[in-house]
Amino acid sequence: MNEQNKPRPLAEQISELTTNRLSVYLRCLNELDQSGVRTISSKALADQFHLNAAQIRKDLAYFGEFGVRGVGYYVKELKRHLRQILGLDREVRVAIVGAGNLGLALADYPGFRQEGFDIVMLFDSQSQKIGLHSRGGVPIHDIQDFKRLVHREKIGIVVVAVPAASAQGVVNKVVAAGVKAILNFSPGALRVPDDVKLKSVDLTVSMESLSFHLAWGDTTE
Amino acid sequence: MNEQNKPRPLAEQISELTTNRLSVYLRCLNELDQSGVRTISSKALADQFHLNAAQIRKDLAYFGEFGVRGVGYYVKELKRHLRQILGLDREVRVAIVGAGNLGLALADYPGFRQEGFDIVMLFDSQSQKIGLHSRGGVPIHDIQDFKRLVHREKIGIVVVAVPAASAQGVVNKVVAAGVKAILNFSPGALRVPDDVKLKSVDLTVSMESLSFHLAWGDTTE
DNA sequence: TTTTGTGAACTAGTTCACAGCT
DNA sequence: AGCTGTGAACTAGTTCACAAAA
Repeated sequence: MNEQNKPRPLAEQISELTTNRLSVYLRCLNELDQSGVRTISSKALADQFHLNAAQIRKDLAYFGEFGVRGVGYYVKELKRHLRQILGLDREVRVAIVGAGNLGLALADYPGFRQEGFDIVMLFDSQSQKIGLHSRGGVPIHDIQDFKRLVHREKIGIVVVAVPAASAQGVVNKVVAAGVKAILNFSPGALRVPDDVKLKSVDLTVSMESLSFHLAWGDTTE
Repeated sequence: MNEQNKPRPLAEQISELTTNRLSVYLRCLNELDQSGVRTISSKALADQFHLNAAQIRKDLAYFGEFGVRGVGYYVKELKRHLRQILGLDREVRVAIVGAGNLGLALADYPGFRQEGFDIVMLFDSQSQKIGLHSRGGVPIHDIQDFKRLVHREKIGIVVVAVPAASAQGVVNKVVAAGVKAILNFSPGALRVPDDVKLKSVDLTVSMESLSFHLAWGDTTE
């Protein structure tokens, strides 16, 4: 109905589970669009990609009324809306801190570029790495120049791929530079201010969770 | 159907949120142990690592009564219990499919070895890679030999790090080889039988979720 | 005392089911 | 007719609060 007189922090009202699903829906729509499908109902989308139709409708309803009753959703139109909702309608510039194996692999990861993320630069503290590039050509800069370059290059998201011991220090530096979104691959809990979004991928936790299932039985995700 | 109270699939009754937290608790206990702390109360553990005390006690209560009233938990003892619960009291042998940038980085990721995971081998379909090793010395084998080698080497967990297009095919091969736990890094939904545990790390979803927060994040303080 | 272990209360998230629009 | 959008019902997960134990 209205989206006028809301008290602002939209991102705070939407759960992470919902934003993750929006990303999944967008991927599904990209597939459908490439297959030439023009419209899709929430039921058909749910069946095809093993989702729940009501869930899809509820998730979308947070942002507007994108469907047409009796018809469903126009694929291209919903795609456009989702890209706008997810902030993918403008270039998202990304820097990676940590030019180790993982950082370098992420720098050249094709999946990032695909949906419009631009991996602009890597940072490291080891002087022998500075000035080099990833295989894909992403330059490695000195972490000392972090704040200056992040501003100059208008970096929106920073990926942290450094050893656990240096992670909190790096995150502090990233926060101090004014970055509001961090994807962290280091193990362990990290503290950030409330206005910074930190998302962590903890490989050890993932592996140990699998180990548990291996030890005690079975389930599916 | 019978509903006996003996060794039913325990893993099925424990939520993923709980198993993930158990892994976090173990990491906290390792830190405390290294600092020479002998006992810790759920409250102190919660305060120090920003967790909830009741949550910790509830999570542990699924598996037994490990605490001492009025005292708390003996760090070494709880550590041992958690390692046993998570199946880390025996060697966990891991193979990685996909010797690209990401697969190779994961093969040498120090965090895996740390908690007792043994990255035994890599697999790839590109013939020019077969016979080579990761920097850390993990050998690359032909995916054609997957089933045979997985059995011979008693692989428990398989990590899938291949392009999206080949992911489902690879997962089918992994399932056919009898592997019951898969950590997947490819984007998109994958289907596995109920008795196989699939855990996916979707980097695109993570990045798009951050993009959303960047686009709509709070401005109030 | 202190702190556990746990039912009860609460909160978040999902699914149902249907009114109402096309 | 078909399908969306949404309150209501349900399910899962978290936190509270306290009796019981050391």
